[in-house]
Amino acid sequence: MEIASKYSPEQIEKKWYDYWMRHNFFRSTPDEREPYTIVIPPPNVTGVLHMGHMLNNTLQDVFIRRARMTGKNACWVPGTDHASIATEAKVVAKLAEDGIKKSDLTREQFLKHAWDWTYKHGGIILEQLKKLGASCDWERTCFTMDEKRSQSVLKVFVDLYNKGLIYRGVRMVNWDPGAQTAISDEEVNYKEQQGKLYYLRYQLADDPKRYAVVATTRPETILGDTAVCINPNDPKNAYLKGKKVIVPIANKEIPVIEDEYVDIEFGTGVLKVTPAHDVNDYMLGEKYHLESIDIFNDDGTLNEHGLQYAEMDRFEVRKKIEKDLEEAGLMEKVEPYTNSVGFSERTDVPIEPKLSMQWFLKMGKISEPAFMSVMDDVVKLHPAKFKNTYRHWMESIKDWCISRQLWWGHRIPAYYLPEGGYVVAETDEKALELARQKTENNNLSMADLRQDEDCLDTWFSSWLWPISVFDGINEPCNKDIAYYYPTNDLVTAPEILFFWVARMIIAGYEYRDDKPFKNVYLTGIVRDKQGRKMSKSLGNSPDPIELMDQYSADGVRMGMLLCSSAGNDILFDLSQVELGRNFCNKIWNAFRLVKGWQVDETIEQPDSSATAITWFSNKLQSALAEIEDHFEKYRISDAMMSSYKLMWDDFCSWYLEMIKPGYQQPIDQKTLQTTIDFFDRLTRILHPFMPFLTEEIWQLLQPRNVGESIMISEMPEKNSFDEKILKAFDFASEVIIAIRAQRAKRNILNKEQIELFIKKNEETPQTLFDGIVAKLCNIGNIAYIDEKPENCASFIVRSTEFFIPMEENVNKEEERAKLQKELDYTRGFLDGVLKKLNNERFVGNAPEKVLEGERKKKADAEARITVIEEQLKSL
RNA sequence: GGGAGCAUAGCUCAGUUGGUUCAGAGCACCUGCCUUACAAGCAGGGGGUCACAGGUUCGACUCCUGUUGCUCCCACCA
Repeated sequence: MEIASKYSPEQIEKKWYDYWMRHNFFRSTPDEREPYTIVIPPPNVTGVLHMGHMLNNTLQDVFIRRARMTGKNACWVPGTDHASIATEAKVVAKLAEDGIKKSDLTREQFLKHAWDWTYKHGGIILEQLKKLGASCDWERTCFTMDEKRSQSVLKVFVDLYNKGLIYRGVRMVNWDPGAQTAISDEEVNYKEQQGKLYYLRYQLADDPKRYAVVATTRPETILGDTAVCINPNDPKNAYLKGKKVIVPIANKEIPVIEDEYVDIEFGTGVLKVTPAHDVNDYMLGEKYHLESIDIFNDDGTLNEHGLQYAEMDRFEVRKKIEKDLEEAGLMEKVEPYTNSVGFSERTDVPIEPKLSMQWFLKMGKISEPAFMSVMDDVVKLHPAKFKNTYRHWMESIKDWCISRQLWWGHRIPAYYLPEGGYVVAETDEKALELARQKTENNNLSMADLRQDEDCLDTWFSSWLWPISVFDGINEPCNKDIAYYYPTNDLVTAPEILFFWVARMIIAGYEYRDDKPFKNVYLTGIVRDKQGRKMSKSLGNSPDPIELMDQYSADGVRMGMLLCSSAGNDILFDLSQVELGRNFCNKIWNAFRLVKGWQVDETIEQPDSSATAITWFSNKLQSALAEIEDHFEKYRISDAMMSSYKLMWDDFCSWYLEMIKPGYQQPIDQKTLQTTIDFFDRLTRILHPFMPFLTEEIWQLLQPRNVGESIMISEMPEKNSFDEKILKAFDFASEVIIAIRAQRAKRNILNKEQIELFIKKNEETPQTLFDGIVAKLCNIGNIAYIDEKPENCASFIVRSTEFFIPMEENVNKEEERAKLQKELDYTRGFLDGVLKKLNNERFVGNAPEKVLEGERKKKADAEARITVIEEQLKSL
């Protein structure tokens, strides 16, 4: 069989993914096995794959594939999120390109466009996940706005409303004038802005010659002022106490109030109070029963309270009003000023604090079990440091504003009655029924009811995700939810710990009386080399699809995993992905080597091969134990690294070299079969990390039946191993490395055969792996001697002397200098050890194990010194 | 302003209960090899006062305190 020397993934990846799909290997249905469940953090339905998804989904696939290979019934549920704000923003932008304004469309027309968009772009991201190798049960794909999920959302809303947990209220919300919706605090990004601080004169009502000077960054809001406020302890403004002042331009009298909230040192110590447009002012307004005057339209232009500025944009007004105030002599001064301004995460438009009627969910009581379960490790966070963050948030949890002024989403199932009041119901019919009861008017028809225009926050559907994907809200007793819930691991980014993870836990306890998952693995944020978050807008993110085309899906998976310790941000570096690709190629070539060997059934197994097999099978077991330990502790990159070293260093660099027959020589049957068996196990160990390459090799390694696959094979089981053999080999490997170094130093080519003399002493290990040393170093004869031979290159491993006879004379001066240096170092080392051992407090306090170690160090060093001294003497 | 975290080789990062599995990996670098599986490779090598200053301890990369620098979260800046 001719096998290419470079691994080419293109066809191979596609071939095996199709094969897995065709044989339904990803499918999971309840059975008698233990379930292992992951629900995908649903990506935005119209989104495209970015590096964060790559990391996240690689990890999930590693977990799910490993679970599948360890006898669990593994179920990974995929799906997408309707992402109301993000998607609506995209649709609006697309319509704008076509010259259509959202405001010219009816709700129905707009939704038609939104659905068209969703059908067209929706699910692209899921197709991209397939390229990565994601082994999701695609038959279970859900969408947060599909029928069952929508029903679940409405059902939960009605239920919470009936429990008295949902209420309507006027609140100061973050208004996004771009998207014309309220957004949550979490969706506001504060940015430093170079602005101005304006000092305005508010004349006293009873004495126009005197005035209060107010410092503000937002002069356009003066038209909404309903008071100015001073600190009662501020002597310099005491003259304002009990006075009334006149708002410039508006020419309106407002009172001077006093509150300690005002910082005496800031500006002039006089604060203008605009309850409708500032959170703190709103609180002052509540406290002193001030009127709220909202001067803005929803799009950020001024309304009729804006007087002559009505219909102008807020920022235009700021400029204009600055000029007008100056002309009127009411501007004291203007200073440059840096302050932080909130921007909408979605539209990047400065947000406007605005009073508006919103729906809220009371979070206090409902969140208690979720709080406790994380504190008590019923739900474990990995890494655990996020427990603190979680506690901090849960302790100060605020009511959740769940309404959004959008059309794309689940419409709030509240219906307003003609003569005031409203009813809440899952369907129009039920609403009408309730409305008739409430109004005692049986003639009421649907046309008389007006459904709330708002949509629910996206997270109000995704917080039900681990339940709703198994339809556990609509059918709380169905087989799937009973079997798969609670799920096992959730893999997500720490930035949505509160938006999503905390709320899922809350919903889990409220609707299943149980946690939604046992472990939460929080990945880092993928950043570029400058430490910036990778994002489309910055254009600093490589295209994952291109990356996979270039480096193979397996290579990219490896690259992501190697730098992804839990919870730490990862600085993405192409060299990691290169490493992944190189590793694929390494395995591929190891496979080529093994596959290329001819068997001769008549030859006996060489002793060196038998020894190599004994060593490697022990090494394999110790690595398996290590890998399993890493997995248990969610140290995935460590598990990856251990597997990588087992394959590359132990198997390829050591084992294969040990058993490799000479050029064009055949191999014995026994060794070949065992090697293939090792290789088989190695591919299985590596399969969760790099599914495609391992499947390809596994299939070619031995004859397989149709319908067999590595992904449904069993993970090699860990067994006990002999530590002594591994230790003995460590010594042998040191000897081999030392001989290679001698060859390199003395320019003895590898093909030139040499001899080796060993002067054993009581410190020399019993097993020396002579056959292997001879083979790997091309040694014709190994002999044990008592006397130092003439004209030899010599070296010392631990405290055993080795000699290689040389044809040319050895430079004695050089040898002496080298040995002297070695001697000095070892003596220094011994001094350090002796100091410790002569320290009574050390001997008295240190545990026996440590003492033993120190004594061993002492003995070793002494033996070594003796040997070096002897050598020096003989020179 | 409140909270959390980080600082280890040129770069990206591991380092689990304080003690030879402890100073490590990969990349980069240097030297020598196109040795018939692999140059996406092989062999060898250099490189770190573990941010700084104290303290606890027989012993500190590891624990404590402080300093400096950076990051994130929350609140918020008229």
